[in-house]
Formats: sequence, C-alpha cells, structure tokens
Amino acid sequence: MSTPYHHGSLRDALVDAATQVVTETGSESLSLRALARRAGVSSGAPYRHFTDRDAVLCAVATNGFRRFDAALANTDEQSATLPPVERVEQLGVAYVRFAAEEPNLFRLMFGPLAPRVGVDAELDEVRRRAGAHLPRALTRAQAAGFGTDSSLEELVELAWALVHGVAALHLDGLAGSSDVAGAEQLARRVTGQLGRLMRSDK
Amino acid sequence: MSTPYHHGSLRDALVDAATQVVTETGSESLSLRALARRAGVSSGAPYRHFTDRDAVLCAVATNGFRRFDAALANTDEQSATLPPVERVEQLGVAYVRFAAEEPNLFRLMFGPLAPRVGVDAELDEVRRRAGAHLPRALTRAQAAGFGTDSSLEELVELAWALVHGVAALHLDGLAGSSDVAGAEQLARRVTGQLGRLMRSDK
DNA sequence: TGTACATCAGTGAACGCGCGTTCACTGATGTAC
DNA sequence: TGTACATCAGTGAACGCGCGTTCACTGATGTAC
Repeated sequence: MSTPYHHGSLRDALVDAATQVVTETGSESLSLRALARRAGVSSGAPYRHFTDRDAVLCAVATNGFRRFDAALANTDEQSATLPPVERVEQLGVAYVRFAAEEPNLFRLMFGPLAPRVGVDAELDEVRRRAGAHLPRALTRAQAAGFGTDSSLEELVELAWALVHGVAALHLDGLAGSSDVAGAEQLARRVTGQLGRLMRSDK
Repeated sequence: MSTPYHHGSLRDALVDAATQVVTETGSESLSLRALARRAGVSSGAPYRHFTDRDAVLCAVATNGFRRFDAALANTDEQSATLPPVERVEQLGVAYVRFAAEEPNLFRLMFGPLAPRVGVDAELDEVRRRAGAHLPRALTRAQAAGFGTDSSLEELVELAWALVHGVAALHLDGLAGSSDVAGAEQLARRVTGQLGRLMRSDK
C-alpha cells in the first residue's frame, strides 16, 4: 500500500523526474538507472514506457518546448496593447529570460543533443509553435510600417540571430553578469537597438 | 626502433590526436584510453603529461583559441585597406566561418564544458587575445565617426551578440542551410544589417 | 457475486561494456666522475 | 672513453565504477462468462 506494485502514472513521474535532473545537472548526466532510483522504481521499469534513453530525452525536450511556447505566448498576450515594435522587443526579452532561467533545458532543446526534426511528431509540432511567435510579431510590425527596409525573411533572421545570440552569449558565460537579471538587462539593451533600427525604417 | 620505447613528443601527439577526435566527434566522446590507443601508446602513458581528462580538454581548447585568434587576425590584416565598418563586417563573417568549419571545437571553446577562467593561464591569455579583435575593430569604426549613437560598450555587446548568435543559430541547426557556405551567407547578411546601422549613425 | 484467464506493469539479477585512474614495473636516457 | 647511478617516460595489469539494456519472473488488474 505504501509502495504499491503498480505506480499508476510512472511515465509522467519519469518525465517529471527527468526534467528535474536535466534542469539541475544537464542532459549529459541523465541516466535511466538514476532516474528509476529517483522515481522509486526498479532499473528495468522505465523500459515499459520508453524504448531507450533518447526517448526520455525527447520527452524532456518536448516538455521544455511546451513551457517555452507558453512563456512566449504569455508575453505576447501581456503586451497586446503595446506598439508592435515594442512587442517584438518584449518577445526577445522573454526568449532570453527563458534561456537564462533554464539553461540546461534550453541547451537540450537547442543544442547538438536535441532530437532531429522528424524523430517525434509531437516534439516537431510544439517546436514549430514556439518558433512562430517571433516571425508573427515581426510580420505585425512590418504591417504597421516598421522595419520595411528589409524583407520579412531578413528581419526574422536578424532578430532571431540577435535573441538567440544574447541567449548563447549568456549561456556561454560571455555576458558581463551571469545571473538572470543581467541576461534580461542585456536582452533589453540589445533588443532596444533592434527596435531603434526598425523604428528608423518607418 | 619501429616503435621506440620513448615517443619523443607524446604530449604534442596527444594534443593533436585529441584535437582531431574533438573535431570529428565532439568533446563528450573524448576518452583518454581511446586517445592513447590512437597515439599507439599504453593506457597509462597520457598521465605522464596530463593530470586528468580535463587537462587534455583544456589543452585542446587552448589549441582551438589559438587557431581562432589566428583566423581573426588574418582576416583583420587582409581587410586593412577597407573602410572601418566593412572591416567589422569581415571580422563577423570570419567569426561565424570558424564556428561553422569547426563546430565541435567551437562548442568546446564556448560551451558549458569550456574550462573556467583562472584554471589555465595560457588558455586565459589566448582567449583574451581572440576576444580583442571585435572590440578593436569597433573602436576603430567609432573613431572614424561610425556608430556613435551608442556607447562603445553597447556596440560591442550588440555586435558580439549578433555574430555569436549567428554562429549559435547555425550550430543549433536553426539556420536555413546547414553548410559552411550557408552560414557565411547568413553572416554576411546579418553583419550587413549591423554595418547599415553603424553607417546611418555617422 | 464468483471464478478463470489474459494482459499489463514492475522486479531484480545478470550481461557486457568502456571508462578514469593507479601502481609496481621496466626500458631508455642523461649526467657525474 | 667508460662506468655507476639517478631520472625520466612508457607498460600493462588491475581496481572499481556506473551505465544501458535484457529477460525470466511475479504481483496486480481488468474482463468474459
């Protein structure tokens, strides 16, 4: 009774535990044995729910993208009343904030260990959804007449390189201050420059 | 005679082999045993020259920064006769090109496994040297009156986030095309936008 | 309501692996006299 | 030039480790009658 033979929701428990491990110590250090231990289950049990270690990492990445998407969507809603260029800036800051708050998760999601496109349909879908916010905001801004010196494609490239760059700079310890607040300030300044560029193109 | 007991320059041979392994398959997969095998030497031999695995990775990273610095210095020389803003752009492209040509080395140099500052004096020195090119070029540009709407610090931040961002975007497979040429073209477009911004601030 | 049986979820021992690192050793080299 | 000896560089066996994965199993659950 205290430890029932059937866990009931082991899959979810494993994904949660795995997400926690990745969050705390990075995806390289995730072992299925440690995971099983953490979930209070024998070493073979996870194989009931996942074909192998990669499948677990894939589930964690999917989880991460869901949260990432939610964070961006939330920011977008919050800024609905602001001018379009400012909304772009806010989105960029939220992008960096997520990376700074969850560096290990972010690295799994975007780094070389990230599952390739086509491996998992659910991951692909949520990834696509998360990636759509910035282009959408830029489209809106251009529709309002900002940043029209460049094509939408170029603008998306530039903005993406910028925010992903600030995130990477921070993750790689190259930014001045290494805490979340520092990353956010850096993001604010850099996206501010982008905003300035876009406004000057009106 | 064919395989002398004393190697003669085992340390160098190990660093070379390690650099090759990292280049080919990434730093996570570097094992000292495989390294010793590759160098035709017993499994204990590397410990004559390195205290542990991390010390080997540190030497590889140092090697990488030396090459990175050389690439940037070379680009800077080649572009000596160009206008200062264009030199900044060239430098940015060279930065991205290096990352695209040596993704695994670049990841070791800048990623979470990169040795911290203060661990190795030689690494710190060459790292500092490699990092000085971009600020220097931007200082030159500002001295010539370009990009003076922002402080030097802001400009460095922006440029660095941009080029490191393009590199990261490419390394993370988020750029359109995944080959070196594609990365270079992307870098050209993005640094071009930066150049445009700086020229408009004259 | 009760019983037989199929299905499912978790157990825990076992396999084989490659790793980092240590250590007593041996072969080669250089140095002092 | 020759010899004794210290020093250095590499050997290879060994230790202990945790891992991913498999597999015959057992306990629990649900379903058909």
